[in-house]
Amino acid sequence: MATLITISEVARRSGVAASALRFYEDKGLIQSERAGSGHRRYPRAVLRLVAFIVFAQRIGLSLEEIGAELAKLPRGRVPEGSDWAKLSATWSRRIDARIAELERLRAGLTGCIGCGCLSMERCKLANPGDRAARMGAGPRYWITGMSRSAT
Amino acid sequence: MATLITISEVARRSGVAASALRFYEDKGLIQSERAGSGHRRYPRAVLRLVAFIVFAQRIGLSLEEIGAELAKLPRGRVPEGSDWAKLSATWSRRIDARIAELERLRAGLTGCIGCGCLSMERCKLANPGDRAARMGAGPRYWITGMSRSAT
DNA sequence: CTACAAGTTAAAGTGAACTTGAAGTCAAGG
DNA sequence: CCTTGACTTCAAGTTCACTTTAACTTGTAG
Repeated sequence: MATLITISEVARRSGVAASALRFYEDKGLIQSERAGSGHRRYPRAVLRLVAFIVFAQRIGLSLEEIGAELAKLPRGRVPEGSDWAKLSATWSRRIDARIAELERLRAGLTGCIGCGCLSMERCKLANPGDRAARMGAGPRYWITGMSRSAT
Repeated sequence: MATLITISEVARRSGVAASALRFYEDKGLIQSERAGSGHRRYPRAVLRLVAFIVFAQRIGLSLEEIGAELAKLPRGRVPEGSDWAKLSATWSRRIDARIAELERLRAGLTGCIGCGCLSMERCKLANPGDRAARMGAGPRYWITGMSRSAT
């Protein structure tokens, strides 16, 4: 098996569409070398990189944020375990915060809505102050006001 | 205080922009009567309705799904506690599922990524089979394949 | 009467994350 | 030589949840 793999191979093994991989490359999230034909050739390590991107998306990071994280990886060297570990250090808090919110919402589900008291004045569950801070046009950044997010 | 309130009043009290309220009305999520001038007049109960919409969005439902939920409310009658309770019955499971996933991701953060083993083959954490089921164009429906979602 | 605020509609724009389509290149097989 | 398949680029399209803009009408205050 070759050290360099094609885009369709990466797509097949990662489950991410080739068009998405090109898109990520445009965004600077991944890089490729080129074969003589101009076709992309990826080093094996790109699979881990793509896995990381998918993982980070599930947690709720936007591609822009992911790009910022990836920029912290060592240049020129294939990243190793400790490099990845550094990147993910702050994420735990983020996950915790989201879990806490969901638990708050679930409590409100049986309490606030269940009893029928749901109203703007009395129930702040769904309205944790972030609606005040709008950010111009576009979608509401999933209301967290911080970044995109996942179910 | 009047029984019918203006759109700006609803916007002020709910924290939802007037343009968003009109948008919700276009989508059939809320309704309004009209003053002689053609201006919208909302019954007070709309505030609870809007609170419900915001709440449901935080949980991760799309407006379309929310519309489907609201369609289950009794027609012609102002919904009461038990009506709301019925709507929110299935949501708890959804919240639980999302919390479970986040906990799985957090575990992977210290385990899979932390140790550097992260790869497509060995680590299925970020790739729970839903990437297989694409749904044509547009954004990836936040990968759950089910619906939009929140951080 | 004139101003002005507050509302109306319809259409177009926004941002994220991609996908799709058009048009072209390149290597291998028959 | 011709076709096929895999790839390329670039531009435009798609979805969602809105916002913004433009042009217009109405009600109230001075």
